Amino acid sequence: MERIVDPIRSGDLHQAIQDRIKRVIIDHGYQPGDALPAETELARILGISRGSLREAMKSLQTLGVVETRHGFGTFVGQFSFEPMINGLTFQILVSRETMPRAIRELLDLRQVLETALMPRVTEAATAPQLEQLELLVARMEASAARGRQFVDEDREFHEVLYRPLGNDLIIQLLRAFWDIFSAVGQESSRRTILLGETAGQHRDILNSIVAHQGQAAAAAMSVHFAGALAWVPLLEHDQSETMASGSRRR
Amino acid sequence: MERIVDPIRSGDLHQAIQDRIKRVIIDHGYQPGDALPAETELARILGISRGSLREAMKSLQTLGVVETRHGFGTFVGQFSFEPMINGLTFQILVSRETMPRAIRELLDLRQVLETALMPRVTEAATAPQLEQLELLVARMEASAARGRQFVDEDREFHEVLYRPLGNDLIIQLLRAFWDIFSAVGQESSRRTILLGETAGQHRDILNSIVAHQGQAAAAAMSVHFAGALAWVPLLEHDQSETMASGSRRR
DNA sequence: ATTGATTTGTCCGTATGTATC
DNA sequence: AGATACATACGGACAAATCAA
Repeated sequence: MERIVDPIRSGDLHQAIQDRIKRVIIDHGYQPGDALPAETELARILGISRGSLREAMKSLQTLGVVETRHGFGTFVGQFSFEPMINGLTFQILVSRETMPRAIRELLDLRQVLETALMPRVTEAATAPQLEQLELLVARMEASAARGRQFVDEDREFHEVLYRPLGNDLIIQLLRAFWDIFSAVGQESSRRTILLGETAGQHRDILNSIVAHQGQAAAAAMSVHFAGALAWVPLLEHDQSETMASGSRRR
Repeated sequence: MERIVDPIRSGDLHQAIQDRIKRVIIDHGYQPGDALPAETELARILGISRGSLREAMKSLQTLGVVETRHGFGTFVGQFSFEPMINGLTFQILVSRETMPRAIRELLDLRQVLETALMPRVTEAATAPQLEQLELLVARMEASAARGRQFVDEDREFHEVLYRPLGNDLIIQLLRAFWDIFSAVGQESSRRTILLGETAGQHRDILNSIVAHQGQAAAAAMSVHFAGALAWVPLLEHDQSETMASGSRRR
């Protein structure tokens, strides 16, 4: 028999319910992936209606604290930047006024971070990783020769780069930034990108890593982002319609 | 007379509702502070019940997309990292198994980013900023001499550093990381911190900036984080109880 | 493969507290 | 102070999805 918690009577019930749910998770020692009590029982335990409980659950769900599966149950969530991606993407899209500025800041941050990581990447590089990067760059060059985009290869290149660093947080964060950039830039004019030049920049980065020259790799990465940053001002006079939804579940 | 949107019949209604609300905000050009239609009318427009609408609203409210004022109305809100900080902090705290790893990766990321920013900081430094930093370091040294913590000064030091860069995203992100680190470390043993050494590291950073030596400032910042990273392993054998709620509204 | 039990998803109706005018 | 509009919360009911026997 579960203990029934004192009813909540103060003002901010919604936040209080969220805290109590979190308290239940911690006190019971639930780990990510573990199932929570059913909604009806949890509502009974907390002494609130099921509707109020569900509203609090939806908030926790958007934060990634819990995950719900229709007809199955509610579970403790895994760490993820996904809620941040959706929120940040929307923030950028809401005000077209400040959108170019936000994109510029985003690219600026990526430039600082990825450039700074290149010496480490050069040190930690592995043989299979370099083969994979070589394949991706070759595909980029082939696409560029045919005048086609290579967004997926670009994304994968930057992700494969940082895998051997042993820092999942960095990988997740950079992936989140990429998703934001992708979602915002999706509806914008992409034809202004110089395909051959972009492919060549990735080639330069890879060559420097293979040659085990961290400083040169950092310089090449910096050049790569400088090119992207130069493209941003073209956004300012763009009237394209944009998606209301952020990036979807993967 | 508002147009009634086609009812949603597919699977993930919850996410679809959020997207439609966001779509309404973007399409109507609502800006932060503007009032949204009342719940009953919005539910009618979207062709859903008030209960489902409220659940979606609570999610958007959590992300800061909308703000509700009891008895008055619902308004477009200012986006903030804060709710996500609470969510991410909770998720780090919840799994004690992987917590030290998450903290280590977080500090590692901060070390890379903040070290890489130091040359820029040195370039962009302003006179009033340096005065502020000088005051903060002096307060740190005074506290250290008396054996007291200086968490607030530490936080403010790192925040003031990056203000002249003109990149709000970097400031918001670093503040979010600091909050997570602070919330996690709050319940842990803090007595192992070497106060005088930490204060001295901040002094070294400031001196290098004043001397306009970006490389030296970067080195000093790197040393600062190396000290913090060395402290992480002590977390692994810590059995302290943790709070269910993250940091509160400021 | 069908049935049955469990759980989340959605809806309706109603009552209450709250802020604005 | 009264009236009105609004968000908040509750309870019950049915639908849809999932899993296990």
